[in-house]
Amino acid sequence: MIENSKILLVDDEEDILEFLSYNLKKEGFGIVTANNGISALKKLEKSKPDLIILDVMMPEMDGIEVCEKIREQDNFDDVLILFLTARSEEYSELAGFSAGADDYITKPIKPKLLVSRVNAILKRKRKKKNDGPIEIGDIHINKANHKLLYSGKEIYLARKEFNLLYNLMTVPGKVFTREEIISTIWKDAVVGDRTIDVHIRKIREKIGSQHIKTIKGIGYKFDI
Amino acid sequence: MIENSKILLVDDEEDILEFLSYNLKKEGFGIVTANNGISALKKLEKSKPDLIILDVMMPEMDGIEVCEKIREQDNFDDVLILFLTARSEEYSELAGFSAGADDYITKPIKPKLLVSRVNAILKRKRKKKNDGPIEIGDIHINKANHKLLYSGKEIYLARKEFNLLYNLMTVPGKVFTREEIISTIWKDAVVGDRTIDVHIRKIREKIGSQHIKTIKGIGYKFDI
DNA sequence: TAATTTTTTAATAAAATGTTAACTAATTGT
DNA sequence: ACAATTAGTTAACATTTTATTAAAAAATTA
Repeated sequence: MIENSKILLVDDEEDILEFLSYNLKKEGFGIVTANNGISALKKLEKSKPDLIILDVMMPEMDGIEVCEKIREQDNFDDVLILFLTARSEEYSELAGFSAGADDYITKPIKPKLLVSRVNAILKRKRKKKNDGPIEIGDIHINKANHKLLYSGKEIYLARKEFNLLYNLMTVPGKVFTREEIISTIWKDAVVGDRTIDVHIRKIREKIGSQHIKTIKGIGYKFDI
Repeated sequence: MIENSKILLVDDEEDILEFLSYNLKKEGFGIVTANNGISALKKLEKSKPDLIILDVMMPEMDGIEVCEKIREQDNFDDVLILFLTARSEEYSELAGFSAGADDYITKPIKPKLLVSRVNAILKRKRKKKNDGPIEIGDIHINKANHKLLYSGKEIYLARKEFNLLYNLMTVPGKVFTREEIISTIWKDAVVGDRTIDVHIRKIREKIGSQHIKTIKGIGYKFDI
């Protein structure tokens, strides 16, 4: 999944483009390159990258400007942007973030760091999709920092329990089939049906059973 | 951390208020709204926002005027102010900054850009504040002079230990994921997961383990 | 450069979480 | 009411994640 991500590299120095290209291709990313801002903006449409790695220092149009131009477009306001900056250019961190960057790496670039950063940022994006805090009645759940408040009191849920409850709470009242639950919580594992029951039981143990209703033969739902 | 920030939205158009509200709430911000300058100034006291998003064009009292009025007050001279301006009103950038604005966004507003701008501006503020000493219970930590007092006694922490503890203490109660920790403490190196554990252990060795809690599968937090 | 300190890693132990199996209870259809 | 199906419970077991060491590597200091 991460392997299939497409990355657009933008730098005026051919050496750096090659260096980045080499290291990221090795990891299985699809790579498109551009050696200036104009060209990058043009290639954006066709290549539809998941992530753009932008050198801040470029002649004519610098990275910040390119970034702003990208963010102005409707269809690319959620593409990830990662800046390359020289270590000295402290300012570019701030300027970059306010232009809408998601992260940055300082030169000289270490291959290992580059790859781990790219993986992290792509993973973060994938995860962020459904991360907003949810408030229902006396239950507040916040996935971003793994916190559950039950009538004001913080309650600890283990990871699977937390994910399961969060999942149910994303659409209160909706009945989630066991299949649905398994496919979202156990992405790539096979578990028996009793496993869900046990987790449900543990959640009920902690927040009571008035909210989580069993729909026999179908699944479970979270009710207000 | 950013999640807990409170934002006051001021615009005369209900649609825009709702649009902003929706997009920022989704990110976890606390939202208060006002549909004119007078009302905004009134709500200021009670809501104590971290950031005010002000439409420049409003009947009766325009954004610039509201901004000036806010800056005149002693207790709100450090609240952040972000202007919304129509793309054409170039002038407002200048007028706005001279009235004491911190940033501005042009309409039409792109949700992603809005959010990243808001995050950037809040992060900047936090950074400014960031070097201030933090006192939590019997622990005083001061980044400026790299000093830690634990119930009055000075304790020495090595740099990584210090940064890690300081980082956790910036937002007590927030769970920092291992990823977050790595990306803030190890900006330019790749380290294994056990490394964090070892540093945590050393910190606990020095200040006890009552404050630093493990959230298994997620990360660590500093609790009072 | 040597000595010292800090940081990281690797190996292993410990703890917490997750899963299963066996059994019981509840519900549904006939 | 009775069999059949589905869910709930419990405790044992497996797996995953973190804690703890000690020692190697890197950085800092003398």
